[in-house]
Amino acid sequence: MENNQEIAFNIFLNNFKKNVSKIGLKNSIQKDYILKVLYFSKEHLTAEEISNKIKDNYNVSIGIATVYRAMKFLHDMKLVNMLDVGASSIRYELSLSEHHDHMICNSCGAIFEFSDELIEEQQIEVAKKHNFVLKEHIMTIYGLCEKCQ
Amino acid sequence: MENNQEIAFNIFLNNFKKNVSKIGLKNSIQKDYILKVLYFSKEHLTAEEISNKIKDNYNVSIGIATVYRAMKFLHDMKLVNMLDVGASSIRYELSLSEHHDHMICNSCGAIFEFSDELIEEQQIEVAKKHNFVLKEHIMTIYGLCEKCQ
DNA sequence: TTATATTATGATAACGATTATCATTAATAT
DNA sequence: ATATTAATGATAATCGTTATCATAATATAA
Repeated sequence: MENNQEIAFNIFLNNFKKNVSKIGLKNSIQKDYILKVLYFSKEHLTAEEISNKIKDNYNVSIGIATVYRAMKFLHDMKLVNMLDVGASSIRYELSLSEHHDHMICNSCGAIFEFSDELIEEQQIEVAKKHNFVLKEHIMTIYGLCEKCQ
Repeated sequence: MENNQEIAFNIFLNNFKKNVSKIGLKNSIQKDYILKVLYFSKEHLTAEEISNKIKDNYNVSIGIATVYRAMKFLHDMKLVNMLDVGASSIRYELSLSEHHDHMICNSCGAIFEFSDELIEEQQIEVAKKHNFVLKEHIMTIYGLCEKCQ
């Protein structure tokens, strides 16, 4: 009894595995679980949180080193964004949706996503003006969210 | 035989020391050297680099913990910006000038500053739209500088 | 100036996130 | 099935940063 999200995930996962094979690497159930947790999580997770969620939800233990390795691999494949939230550890998110930036609440740590066309365009202008070849950018707004004000 | 920059620095330093006293804390020659190095450096320095520069330029040894403590203190006083350049360690800069953002070259690591009125304004709009009280923001563009293309 | 109180410093241990190592296991190709 | 090679897991190592604590320096009051 699969719902739409699960069907969509399976298509995504199969496609990913095909790509892994295509470049001559091996698939693993560990990466499957990691992707599954990332796919169905609305939050931005740390490596530790990913590992814990897999344990809690599927009762499968995955070494923390494997999580870090997978995240690096997925980042290289442009499938995850690494988000430095200023706190100690880095948070990861699947980058399936189009580019967006973040607002982080200094009080409760909540992370909000936004995207603004004007800012995107203006960044391209700035890079152009300085003869800089733009690869990517990070824009993070810090402040107080509605609840914490 | 002081030049203009040195005079300006001394005014700045005296003002800083007055403020330190005003809040009931004690000044130290260590902080003086740290501010001096930051003031006269055009680059964004790591804690280690600050310590090394003080040793090289003034033949004074300052414990690395003292540098970290001073940087935290100066950051709290809004006198330095902490710049996370994605590499291992954090870089610091005096925030005497008005706000600016950064472009970092993925190849040589060079850091360029820019400021763009439109982006600044648009950020305020974004925060407003999401009922977010804006405290500060970080915007970093990654790519290739002119030399490295 | 001297004594007193309190903060700042320096050496170094501790910490925490991440990475490296390496023996073992699992996945693919033949 | 077997051989080959990559992936995993346990854990040691790394590295930037912070905590600890005894000592030194600074500010204050007598």
